[in-house]
Amino acid sequence: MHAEQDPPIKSTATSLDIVETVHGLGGATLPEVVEQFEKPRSTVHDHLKTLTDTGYLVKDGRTFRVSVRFLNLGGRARAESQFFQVAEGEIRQLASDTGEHANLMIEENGRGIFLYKVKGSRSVNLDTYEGMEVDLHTTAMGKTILSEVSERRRDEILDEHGLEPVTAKTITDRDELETELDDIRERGYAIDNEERVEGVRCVAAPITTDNTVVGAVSVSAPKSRMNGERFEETIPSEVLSTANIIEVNLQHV
Amino acid sequence: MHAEQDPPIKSTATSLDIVETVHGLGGATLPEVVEQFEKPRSTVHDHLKTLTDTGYLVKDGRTFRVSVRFLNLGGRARAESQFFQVAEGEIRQLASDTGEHANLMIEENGRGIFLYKVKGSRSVNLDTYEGMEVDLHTTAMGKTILSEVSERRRDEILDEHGLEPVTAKTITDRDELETELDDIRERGYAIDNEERVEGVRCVAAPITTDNTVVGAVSVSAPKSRMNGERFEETIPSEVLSTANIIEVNLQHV
DNA sequence: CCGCTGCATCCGACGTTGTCGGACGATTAA
DNA sequence: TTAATCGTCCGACAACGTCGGATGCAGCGG
Repeated sequence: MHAEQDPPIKSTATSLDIVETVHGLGGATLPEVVEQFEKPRSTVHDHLKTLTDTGYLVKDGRTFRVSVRFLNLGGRARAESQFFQVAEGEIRQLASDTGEHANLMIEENGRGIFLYKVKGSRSVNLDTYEGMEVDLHTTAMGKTILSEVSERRRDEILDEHGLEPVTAKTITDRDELETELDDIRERGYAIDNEERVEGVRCVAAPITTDNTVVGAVSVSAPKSRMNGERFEETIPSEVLSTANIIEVNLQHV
Repeated sequence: MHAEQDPPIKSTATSLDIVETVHGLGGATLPEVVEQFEKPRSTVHDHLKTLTDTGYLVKDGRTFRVSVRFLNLGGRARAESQFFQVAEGEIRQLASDTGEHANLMIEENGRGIFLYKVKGSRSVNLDTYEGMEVDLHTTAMGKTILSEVSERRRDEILDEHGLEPVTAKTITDRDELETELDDIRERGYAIDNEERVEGVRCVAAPITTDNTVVGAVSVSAPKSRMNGERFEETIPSEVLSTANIIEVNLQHV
């Protein structure tokens, strides 16, 4: 089964691991990184020095931080993706029409990536940032993606990543998720009722071409503004409309 | 002089070099990468395989591309930077007020990084992307940064990166640049008259705290909309106002 | 003022592992 | 089909990443 042979160049892999560790800790000192690794100080030190020498980490006093240098790589990767180019304007329009956060997600390696996020005029600060990765079952966008992939693929993803809760309302039961996904397929859109962040609700719709899901759109807002008809009618129809426009535009690329 | 000792872990450095090569070529096949390196196929292959195994490159048929995975690292680095947090809203406001592209730049290692870019309602597509690096002398924002750093630092930067032209109007003469910088200091803002992209003009202002420049703001637009009073009065005053607001907000962090 | 502690950096020896030429199979083009 | 190009794998050698320990530095408490 799981071949899982490690990559040919291990030092590169550990360097990248260290970057992710620093990233995960939101900045870390050498001993803090050492603690997460089973490697000796001197080894970790060599990696950190290499990464700062090459400009991918920056040393802020005693703590290392991930450099915005990575934004150059990731930003261009995004800018070159046709999906982003097509969707960008529509997401901005959606944010402008609703006055709330509008988001774009893609799936990669079984997890969701916030590819684009636009704040609306009334929107509050959320903890999301462009490039952020989340488990698919924790967001409305992720659930629409799960609802559109094959059962086989869905099992793969759920087996690998599980159903870790992030709030009290996160779906953690597989059967419950399946009925939820049935509902989503029927309705055509998904909702997230404080399943990832307390007090925040989302409405999301999948974006598909040739019966394959390529991403999802959503609107996020504090639940005080996401209720009643707006939550059940207005926002869903705007989200669905945006998803549909993007789908149509994707045909003509 | 230039100690220039290479980083302790060379394989990591070459892996990152390969990522940048793929990035620079906007996607490349194995032989294309080999051509840029003096390393044998098999070595490059090992690096590419490691990078795809770890998910930082994606293989699209035969060509390797930089993964949006990097956006996760760079996006969070940006999101955590106080400068970005303070400036973000103001840049968006500036784009909304002018209807044109509004940009935010910081300097790192002597080059300019587009930290944030917001399209305005009327704005055209530009070749810039968030995270993009440019030589400082090629942009209005970069010139304001050059105008605010010490002469010593300016010499360092210019010695290292030179004055490479990117359009016919790029400033390539050091004396000419110095007089331009004098003008900028006097006026308080800089203009870019098709010095980086044909047909595009920019107006930029520096952002300083404690007499140290920390970045710059600008508005970019096609020259057909950037002329007369708008180019000489309206836009500059809006850009200066935005820079000033950001400066004030930076005091209270 | 002086030892003490924790840290970053450096060093040198060992042995892992990255390197590289070459070979094999797959793929493409003619 | 042939020929050329490409992707992948393999194995031997030597380079270099690893790791324990030593050095030097900064901050703290006695």
